[in-house]
Amino acid sequence: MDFQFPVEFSEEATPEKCTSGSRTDVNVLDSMIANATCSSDSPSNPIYVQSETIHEENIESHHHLLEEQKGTLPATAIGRTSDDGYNWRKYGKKLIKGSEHPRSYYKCNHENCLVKKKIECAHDGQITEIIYKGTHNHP
DNA sequence: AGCCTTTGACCAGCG
DNA sequence: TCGCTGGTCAAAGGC
Repeated sequence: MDFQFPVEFSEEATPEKCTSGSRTDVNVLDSMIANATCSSDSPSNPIYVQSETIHEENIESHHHLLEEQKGTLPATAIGRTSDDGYNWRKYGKKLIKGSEHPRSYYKCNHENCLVKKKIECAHDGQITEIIYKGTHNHP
């Protein structure tokens, strides 16, 4: 890995947080830190972050992500019919200050679905972070 | 022909 | 009030 978390992060990201932090989004930041740190031992795996409210079905899709994160998903598989089974359209790209990777912005292609996601991608195509916003109103 | 990606410009929030 | 930054728009080009 070519980045490190500050000491405070490492101290906070205890195994308990790893297991409990992903349950709800009450502590989004905590789970962000926990998820990021927990997956830090496998650099090829993306870091999935769920923002805003997580509903039942969203938790399911979150599980999907986590399952894919475990092994079968190639990190380079970013496409219109993306890793999570939804159709996404890219609408922007930005270089975020402090981050060495550009961030891409995607909207769900389904009509009346306002879900968006942000993906940070490394030079070699590896996903370093995914942030979801909103809830899909379709399967 | 239609949809998607790219990319520079624009906008809004914040310090 | 101003500058910086993240997020979005929209035109252009490609597939």
